[in-house]
Amino acid sequence: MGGRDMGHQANSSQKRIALIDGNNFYVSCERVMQPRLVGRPVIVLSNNDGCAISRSDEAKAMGIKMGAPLHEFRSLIRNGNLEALSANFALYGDLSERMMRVLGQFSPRQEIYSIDESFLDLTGIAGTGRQIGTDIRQRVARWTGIPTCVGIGPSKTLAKLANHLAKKVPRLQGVCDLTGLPQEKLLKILGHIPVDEVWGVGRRLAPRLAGLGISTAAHLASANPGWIRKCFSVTLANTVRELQGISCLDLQDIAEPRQQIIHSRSFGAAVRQFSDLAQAVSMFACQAAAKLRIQQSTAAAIQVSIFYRNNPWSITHQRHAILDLVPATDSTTILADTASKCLRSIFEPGYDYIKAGVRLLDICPKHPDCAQQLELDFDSAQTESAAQARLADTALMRTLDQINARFGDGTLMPASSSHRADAPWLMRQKSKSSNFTTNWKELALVHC
DNA sequence: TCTGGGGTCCTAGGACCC
DNA sequence: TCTGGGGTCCTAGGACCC
Repeated sequence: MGGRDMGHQANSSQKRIALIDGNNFYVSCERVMQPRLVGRPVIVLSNNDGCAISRSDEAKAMGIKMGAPLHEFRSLIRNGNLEALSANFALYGDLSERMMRVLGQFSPRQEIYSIDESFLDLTGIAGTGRQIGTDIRQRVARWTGIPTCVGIGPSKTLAKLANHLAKKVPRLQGVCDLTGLPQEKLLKILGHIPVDEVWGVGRRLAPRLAGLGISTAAHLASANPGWIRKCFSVTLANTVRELQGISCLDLQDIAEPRQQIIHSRSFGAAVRQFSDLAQAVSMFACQAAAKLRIQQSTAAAIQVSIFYRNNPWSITHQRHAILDLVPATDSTTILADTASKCLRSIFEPGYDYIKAGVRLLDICPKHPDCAQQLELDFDSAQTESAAQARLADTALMRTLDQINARFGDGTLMPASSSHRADAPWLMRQKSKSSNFTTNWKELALVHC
């Protein structure tokens, strides 16, 4: 009986969760630094300038779809009717951090969900949802220049839906609060939302649900969670409860370290030479290692994948290899070396390689007392020198990270990943904006 | 011709154990 | 020839998210 708990929840002990996200986030970041883009149709392209991954409202109005490939709108760009920018993730990451810091001022409990989204627990915080939401939007806009929408609900899933409405319904002025509504009123609102707009219902589930007569968020909210559990999964059963106002998904306000770290890229052009592939893989290993050190972890295994085609028209195939790292490590040099060993074991000449990736696995925190597997080694002198080598390596990596943080990624790297500026595997980025906020050389100058 | 990259969680099935 | 039941761990694959 889905309705059993619903009346019970609709009281003042209800949670109040907000979801705030940046509107067209990447485009908005570009506009903060380049005001001439405001009011114009603008898109931001994926790596390699492949397809659209962020669109301004004006670009959406022109019918440009999310993920649409560049060649579909080349002529629009040529004629000056559309501005297309290469992705500048250093800029987006930096503006994201600023936005998240501002949001954190509104609640002691914050979950940073993605680069442009944050949940806040507003339970027990003074003010109506509308008042707080309006304050949030104004402060973020004033302090970072990023436009946002705010959705509020008794569960994360309803906060997500509220955020969706805040964007879609102009009358709401960017803030939608679904807490404290009578059941009939809430169901009436959910009745206008297609089921695939619900968080957790994707392309595959939506048609299956529709086949069972569940085509709106209201239908799903009225379903029996036990039955959904049987026919689908616990995840979707939780979604049903969340839609009923029963909070099942906790706010994860303490960031868990990543369980795996991936760095992979499609190449700007196909490569055939082992040396090119080796440079790319070494470089990707360095970048993955840097991410690993940021979260102060070590990896106990590394996987290298390479993607190739038999001929330009064939489908993509892949090969991969995994090697264990004993002891677990966060060292760029060891990770890059091991990645090269993986690559050597799977490389075969004669193919067009179009992409490669490095994945760090079996990640655990880098504590001196962390139960890491040590090498079996009965020669204590050797063990000691290995320990000293590790200490020296840690110091070296700290220096490397500091230099790269100050002078830009890639300033310092192992010789194995050094390459020419026109290496074929480097990604294509024809129209990237400057690193206005993260590189001294490209700092934005504001004329007052 | 041209279509990204980086994550998480769940489930089913096989290996293995007692 | 007979041939249980229950548990854990691991992995691959599916589905979802931004």
